Amino acid sequence: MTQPGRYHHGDLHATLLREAAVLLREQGVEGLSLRRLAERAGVSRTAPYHHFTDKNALLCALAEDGFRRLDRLMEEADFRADDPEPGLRRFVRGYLRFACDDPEQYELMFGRTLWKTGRPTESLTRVAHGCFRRYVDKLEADGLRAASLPGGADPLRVAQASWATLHGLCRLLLDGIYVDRQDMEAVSDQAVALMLAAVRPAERAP
Amino acid sequence: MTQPGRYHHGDLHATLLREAAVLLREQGVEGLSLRRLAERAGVSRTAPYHHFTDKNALLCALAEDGFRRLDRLMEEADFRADDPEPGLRRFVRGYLRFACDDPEQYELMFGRTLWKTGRPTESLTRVAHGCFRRYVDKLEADGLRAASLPGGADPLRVAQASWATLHGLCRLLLDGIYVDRQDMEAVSDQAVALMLAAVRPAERAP
DNA sequence: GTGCTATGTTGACGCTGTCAAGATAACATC
DNA sequence: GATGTTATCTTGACAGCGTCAACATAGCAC
Repeated sequence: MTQPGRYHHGDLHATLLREAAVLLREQGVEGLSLRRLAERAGVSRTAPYHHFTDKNALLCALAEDGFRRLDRLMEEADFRADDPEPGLRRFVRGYLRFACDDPEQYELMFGRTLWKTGRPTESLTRVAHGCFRRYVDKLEADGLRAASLPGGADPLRVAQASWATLHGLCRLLLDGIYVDRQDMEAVSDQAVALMLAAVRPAERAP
Repeated sequence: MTQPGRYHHGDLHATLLREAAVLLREQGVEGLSLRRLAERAGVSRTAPYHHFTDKNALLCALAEDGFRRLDRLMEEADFRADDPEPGLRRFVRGYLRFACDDPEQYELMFGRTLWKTGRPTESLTRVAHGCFRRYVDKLEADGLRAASLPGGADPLRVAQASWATLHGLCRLLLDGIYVDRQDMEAVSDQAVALMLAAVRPAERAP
């Protein structure tokens, strides 16, 4: 595809995304400069601007890919009504693995770079929200309908609080604050217990 | 202190910290450049380097201030053994208020800028860890000793999981993902319920 | 062949953090 | 009071960044 003598690259769009993902994984957002990226793709500094309006747009595309993968993980999740524990445990571990496998991508997906400092693409926003919606629906449909919490259990609230737990865990872990990588499994189980305790209090009589 | 005609500033160190805090609050880390900061302090570009070895060092100092304030919040927390709920609720709201009052400072304290990309000062690390330790101790001493969780309740684990919940909530909120500012109170209560459910299952017979 | 459009190029601008070298003020010591 | 030391502040410079403007080339439709 990338013949050396050619003036046109051939498939720069895809190449940029691919190399950007590598650069992101290896060096983080800070190490991902358009100039270096262009160099790696064997192309001049400003060539990428013909395929992405902006650095912001390129990053959004990268994050979008991530959300699509996460969405697939959601799809596979299965919180059965009769016993949500194994499914939940599997989901939590899967989520943590997803975050730990490519921390920089996870950071990009949820970090301020896009959502606060940058301007998230409409497309990115759609995919991200769809991903979260799927989680809420899963919780609602698969068995938490009957869950009773002190304040009354809106599934949306349960989803927000439980996702926040997961997300917070990931952030603390990935940023290297407080939580050791070694503690991960234990903390993960603890998180599952925390969620379960909130979800099915009836089974937990002393 | 800052007489206009003087060659020496007089109290540049303090001025830098003060103005940096303002700049951080108003524009975020991205808007906090040493050059602009120097300009605001009425001093040349490189003057700050005589008071902070690095931009990293200055940011660490700012974050350290934040942790000291947060530590005071910890100190005031009170999870009584007989009824932890009101104390916990107050603490959670206080924590969320702390984060929402100066989001950029919170972001700096816990974000990757210092802990991942940058090199956290020894002093910063000490203060931050001390802050977390105080939280663990509070939980342990004030009444969660008797807490029984499915997997056995190591207070450290409870602290990690519950802090993660809080932290995740803040991140999702501050980065503007999923959680609306309006939902905050409801989500906050939900989080408290989640923690309480994990902490005192005995009281929650159906 | 002619013209249009997509794609690639170089040059330039302003911004950033930071190093090197030199100027000035403040202060301790004689 | 003169002298030397140190803290502080200055200008100049460098490499890196994102991005705009102007120009060059390739590919394609007519």
